[in-house]
Amino acid sequence: MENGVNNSKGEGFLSRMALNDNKAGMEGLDRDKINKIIMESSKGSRFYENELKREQQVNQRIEKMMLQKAQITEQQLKKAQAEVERMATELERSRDLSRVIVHVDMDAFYAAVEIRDCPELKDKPMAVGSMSMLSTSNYHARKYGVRAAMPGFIAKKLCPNLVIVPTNFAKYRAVSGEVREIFAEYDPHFQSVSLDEAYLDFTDHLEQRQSWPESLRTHRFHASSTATGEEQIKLPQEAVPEEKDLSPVLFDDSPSSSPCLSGPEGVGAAGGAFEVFGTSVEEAVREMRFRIEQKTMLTASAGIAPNMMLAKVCSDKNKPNGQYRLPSTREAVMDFVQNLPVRKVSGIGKVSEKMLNALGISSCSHLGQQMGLLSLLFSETAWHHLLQVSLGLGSTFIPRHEERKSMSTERTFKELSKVEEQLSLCRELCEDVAEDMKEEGLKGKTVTLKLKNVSFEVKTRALTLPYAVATVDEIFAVAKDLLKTEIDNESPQPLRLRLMGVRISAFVSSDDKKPLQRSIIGFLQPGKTDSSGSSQGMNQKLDKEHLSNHSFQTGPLACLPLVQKCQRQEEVPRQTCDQPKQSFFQRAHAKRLQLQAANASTQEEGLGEKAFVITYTDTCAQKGVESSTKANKSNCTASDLSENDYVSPIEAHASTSGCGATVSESLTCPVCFRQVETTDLNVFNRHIDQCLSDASIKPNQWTVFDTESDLDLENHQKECEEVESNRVPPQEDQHSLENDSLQTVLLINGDNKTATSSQPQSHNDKGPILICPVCQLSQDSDDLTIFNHHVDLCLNREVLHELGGQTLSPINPPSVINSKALDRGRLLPTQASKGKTKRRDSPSSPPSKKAKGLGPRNTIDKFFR
DNA sequence: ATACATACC
DNA sequence: TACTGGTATGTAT
Repeated sequence: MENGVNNSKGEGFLSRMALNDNKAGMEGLDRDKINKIIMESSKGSRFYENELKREQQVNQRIEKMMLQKAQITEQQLKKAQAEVERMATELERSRDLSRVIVHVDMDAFYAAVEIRDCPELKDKPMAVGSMSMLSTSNYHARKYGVRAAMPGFIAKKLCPNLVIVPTNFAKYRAVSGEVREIFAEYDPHFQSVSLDEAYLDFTDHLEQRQSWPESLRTHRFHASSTATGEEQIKLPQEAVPEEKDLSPVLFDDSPSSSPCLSGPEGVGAAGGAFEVFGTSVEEAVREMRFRIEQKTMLTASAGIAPNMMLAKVCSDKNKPNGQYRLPSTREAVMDFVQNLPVRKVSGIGKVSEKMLNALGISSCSHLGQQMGLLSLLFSETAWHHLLQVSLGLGSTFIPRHEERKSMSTERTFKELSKVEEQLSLCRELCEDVAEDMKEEGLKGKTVTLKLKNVSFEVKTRALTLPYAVATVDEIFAVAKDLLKTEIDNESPQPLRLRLMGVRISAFVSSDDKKPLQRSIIGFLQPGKTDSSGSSQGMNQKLDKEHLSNHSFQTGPLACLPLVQKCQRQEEVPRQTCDQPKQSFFQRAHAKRLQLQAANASTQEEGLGEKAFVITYTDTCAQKGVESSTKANKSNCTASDLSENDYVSPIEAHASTSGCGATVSESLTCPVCFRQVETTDLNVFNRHIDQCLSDASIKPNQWTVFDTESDLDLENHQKECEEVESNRVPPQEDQHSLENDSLQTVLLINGDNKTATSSQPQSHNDKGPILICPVCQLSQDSDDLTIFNHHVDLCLNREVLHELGGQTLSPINPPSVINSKALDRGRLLPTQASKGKTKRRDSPSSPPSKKAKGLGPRNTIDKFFR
């Protein structure tokens, strides 16, 4: 044990950099010499420095662990041991040796493909990749220590004659497809791990195979030709039943031990044109490998074992072009596992190995001996895994490949420090991701930006939206903000990047949207049929000129999103079993509640709170805002195309839903869905109130109204006014306030003084922080009109997204905030709102609580109670 | 929910 | 000159 400790410290930085001779084909080479070259090539580089740093981190982790270990008492250990024993017994009882799992792994796959297609390479050391990075190498090259994940320039130093062939993934995919066709014949449910690797469950095949006639177990040499190769036709003269000869990858000095090949069954028939395979597992697997080779001229190795974990280890055992079967007995398994180095186990990598080594654990037998200790030092998941490994246990069924959970793209480049270039690169990445998303018809809520600076330090910044996105503009809107935040945080220094990546995750389940979308669309076509009100119409881009000629007063406009939220509340739980999603209003309400609480304590100081204001403006006001927004965002560069494609969701909404209701002098009640023949919002509000009190029968359905209804309107109003007067809105804002009959102030939140003083390091010279409560992004300017405009659009966009309006060009949410800023600003974190919005028992507020004719804004206010 | 680390190919 | 890119998952906050 003490050795382990010293070891981990003594070797120190070496372990991250040094040659990893874990892989096949690396036996008996001059490790020291190779390591020396690797070190010399690396030393002093930024990469190396970063590796040192990370090595130190690991060492600290280990030290911490050792300290913990030192504190463990005899008694604790005993107890832990007992616990482990219990669990081991439990696991032992469920041990299943009845399955036959096969792990197949193509030998040096990419390299083999390239050699096959360019036979001159056959006898040369070669690798696939670039000077910067190699994907794989052939076995010649491995003799020099050249291996996957090694940069080409270092490989060149190890082996100056190394030929580096660029990757050609399309080709590898094609070949992989051919191989998979064969896999499928042995297990239609096989699971591929990568292009060159798969797990198969042979159990069923074997059962059937027992009764197969020879004819079904007979396979011709070159039975089918390959589509990819140039010179496919191999003559039977070469077709000695030693697959070795066909393989472009194998070399005399490679192990090439294929025990089965020497078996009596592998006899070529007359002329060597075909071969008959037996009915045993080995024969079946050998047959499969044979067929792979005949079809692709590439060899594969395989492991046969009672579970996945063991099969994987076994496939490495006789690589290349070999196979190994671990008998399905407990004894064989336990024996096998005893001598197995922990590092060989999938899931135990460099770091875990090092930590285990520090505890004196290098083989799985040690694992078994130390499980008590490990259960105290490692997380539950970790030690459970280790315990299973130590018992030779693993999954005995091959899980279906689950749906993907994320999609990303990233790129490494020479130092990139200019903001414009960073932004345009960011957009490019978003374009790529969006394209892929489209291909798979996915939408996701979380966008993550990944940055690596020239010192190799990696950063990720993520933001989760309340709705799922998929298009370039949507993704870029978020990614750009995340990026800008980082740029701002670093300024005046530039970000010196070497890599940027964009990832999208938190996909919505596909059955989550369609039925919902129908029902909303249904609602959007109230009473009278709108000629353009089809679902298709919703997706159309709308002509702004046309729209601006409509005089929608904001009543119905403002109401729509709300109604739709209601609808959504009602629909979503029915469609999916997801936990109920929070509407914007629920979140807003939760924030409000918290602020009120906060207010109660800070009111005396006369500090208003930082404000969130959502103002519903009419079209004219929006137009004004739009131009000023553009002016304000001049720093968004030409790459920010969303600006140009912009279509106001509200406008789109109105025209497609027939919600220019003022024209027809009726409004749609979001509660009863009936047309109310009035344009007087007070009348309309009274109607809604009535409906709401009636609706108390089904409180669930009206959560939104419930939660909003107990907002203190007066207080609310006051805050709004404070904000308005404090903020000094620009001209056009004033203008719109005066002229527009309807403005909605929805949420007041926070105080900019507080904000600026409590977090001077960010945004301080930019005035107040306005955070869109829908998309959670902050805004570039403190112009309330702009902000309101943004929220307006966001709000409606959220709804439109649910309508499947992918073709709508989205708005470009203004910049910049991250969760830290939120926290520091003591805004309510999203999580906190969850609990609070659960109360849905108090139906609606009595009409008396209504706003009392405080002017236009008030009227709409009421809408959002 | 975020950030970061580890792992695999 | 030069140390990847894509995905999943675990751990910590």
